[in-house]
Amino acid sequence: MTKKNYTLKEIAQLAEVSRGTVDRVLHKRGRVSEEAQKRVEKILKEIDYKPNLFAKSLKTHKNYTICALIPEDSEGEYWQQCAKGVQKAEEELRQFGISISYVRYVSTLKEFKTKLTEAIEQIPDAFLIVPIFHEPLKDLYRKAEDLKKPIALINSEVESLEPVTFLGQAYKKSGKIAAQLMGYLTPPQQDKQLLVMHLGIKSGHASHLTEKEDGFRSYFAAHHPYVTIKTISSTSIEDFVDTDFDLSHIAGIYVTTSKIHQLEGILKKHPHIQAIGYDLTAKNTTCLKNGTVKMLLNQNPELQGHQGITSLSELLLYSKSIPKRNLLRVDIVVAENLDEFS
Amino acid sequence: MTKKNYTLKEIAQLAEVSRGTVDRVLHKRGRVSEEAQKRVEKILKEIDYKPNLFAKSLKTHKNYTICALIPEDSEGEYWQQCAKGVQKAEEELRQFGISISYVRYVSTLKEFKTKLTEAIEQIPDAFLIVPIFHEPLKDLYRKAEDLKKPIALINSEVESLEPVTFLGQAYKKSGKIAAQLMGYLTPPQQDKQLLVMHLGIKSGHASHLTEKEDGFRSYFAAHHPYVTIKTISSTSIEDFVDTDFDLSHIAGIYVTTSKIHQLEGILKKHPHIQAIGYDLTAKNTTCLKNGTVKMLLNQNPELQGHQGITSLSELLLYSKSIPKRNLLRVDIVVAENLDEFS
DNA sequence: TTCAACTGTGTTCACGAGCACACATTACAA
DNA sequence: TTGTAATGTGTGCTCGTGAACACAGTTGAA
Repeated sequence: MTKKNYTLKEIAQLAEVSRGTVDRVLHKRGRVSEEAQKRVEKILKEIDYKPNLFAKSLKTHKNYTICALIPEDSEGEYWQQCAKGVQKAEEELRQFGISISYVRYVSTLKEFKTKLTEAIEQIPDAFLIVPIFHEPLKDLYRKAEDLKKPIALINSEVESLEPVTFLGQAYKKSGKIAAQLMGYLTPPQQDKQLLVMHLGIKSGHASHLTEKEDGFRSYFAAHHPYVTIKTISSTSIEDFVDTDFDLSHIAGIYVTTSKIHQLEGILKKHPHIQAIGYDLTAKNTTCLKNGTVKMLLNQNPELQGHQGITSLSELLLYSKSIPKRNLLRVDIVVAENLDEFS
Repeated sequence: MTKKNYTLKEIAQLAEVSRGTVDRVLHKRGRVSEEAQKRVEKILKEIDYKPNLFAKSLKTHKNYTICALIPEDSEGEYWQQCAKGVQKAEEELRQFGISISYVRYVSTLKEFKTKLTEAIEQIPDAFLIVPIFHEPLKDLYRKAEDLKKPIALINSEVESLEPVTFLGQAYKKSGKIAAQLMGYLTPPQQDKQLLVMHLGIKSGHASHLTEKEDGFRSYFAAHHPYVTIKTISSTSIEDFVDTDFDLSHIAGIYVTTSKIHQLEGILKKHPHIQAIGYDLTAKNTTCLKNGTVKMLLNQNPELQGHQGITSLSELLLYSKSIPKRNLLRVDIVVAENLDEFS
């Protein structure tokens, strides 16, 4: 039951060699006679040797730097929350020699490229990246792979590039969850009409949004096929307001981005519309509190940042293998449990 | 920005004393002149000294044992989930010299007493206890306080006894959350009737259940005062079924315990009734999947167990202060996001 | 006055792993 | 045969901490 933790010294005694020899066998540094090699390996097989991490870290006390490339954002907003999680992880891991180099960028392609280059030039021991743009990353990949620096990606996967770990959500399922909740919120009726809105998307990299839509639609197709679902994409809510879209028959709106707060005015005019959106930003939580938005799905950016750093740290410190994809839970948030998420 | 991690030697140099003196100040072992004391304390205030945990653990190499006293339960059930969280924490903390001694008990007063005595006789370094019965605990308290062993309580607080930390929920809020969800699930109508049920309670220690009820009622009183709410307490569902209680006007049932699965038959007969209950037990999740129960509130027993152990460990390892009450989040679970909680 | 006890201070050792280095042994070319 | 690599092997030092120890200086009681 209680496994003993053997030390190098004990193994050396058992194999009747010196500490140095055992060490050489373990680290495959050669200079060991066949006979000694065999004896040590035999002992090593019998016992499950695990080096004492305390002693190891104490000795090799390396200071690892992880470069975190995260979009600039204002206090309380999505990426700021993510950065907060990174900071929290940094505090916890500081004593283990982990430090973070923060590189924030405003969301333009040019800036992203500049900052990415900047990040690479720092030659950190690992990267944590929120890839709003995908093209420039391929360059990093080539360089990082040459240097064997691990990369963690947050929020969106980049096609054809394999990060060490990906932190994000199961987006299709996220859509299904939203759909079930929407089903509960809206009264059952034959001609129910719903709206899926991709609000405020900038670039073409929005596959995770369409995945959410797929999930949303597939739920209703399976459970309530009579429901009509329309989709609207628009960078700005103004484009939408200008059209004479008739909202009187719409029972609910599902916004796949964090911009549901832009609908506040519309929802006030049409209180019968049930609205579900994403993310606990300041503006969104206001809507949740005043009842214009019924539910928000929290994608846990803080946890994403936190886990990204801890995963990379475990890799650096203990060479611990980490999961390829770390799909985090989506929290269902209503007004009454909002304060549990602060 | 990047704070340095100072060592005893460096502090000694700054304060112009020897390492030993700094050590004596830090550990309050006396034998330090006032002057030296002041100098060292001044430096310590300026920098935020955190001892190198690796070196510390390497040297002291203490093996702490935490005794976990948790009710016996079958696989996948509530207390089993709690034990799972404890186990997970144990794995993470094994390298730091933390080990757990599991003491499981079947829920009878006699057994609880026996096992509690057994636990105390082991003289562990800390206790993690699920107190189904409150009386016998007072004995432990006296003994544990004599030995200065910290105690963490899970799930229910014991009146007049102060544990080092309490892990649980804000029960009144929990009731409010359930109420808001019930409000969303049941169609708005003037004569809406709801039911609060305390199913399967055994002893008189059910204050957390009435707290939930209070929260539930206060929400409706504030937001929908026209709603009628009735309360039913019964140890077994049979008592309830036998009465000719008319369910046709009941719009929703809120079960404050984890026994909502007992209503499955009734809910099948009255599909119009919206049901909300607690905890992701095997039987409950079945009901969630087949739609008889619409929502479950997950009280996160796994996280309770996990955080209980990590809190105690931090106390033992770093003498870190831990919050008196650690109120964990309640997760809202529907069928579609159920598998995110396994 | 003398010696024990006490005080304040610095030094040393041990923990386990990693690595450099010193030493011993063998091999092989000059 | 001698010199010089190459190959094994063991020892010693280091990391930062905690605790024991050594030691000088001071106090106080006999």
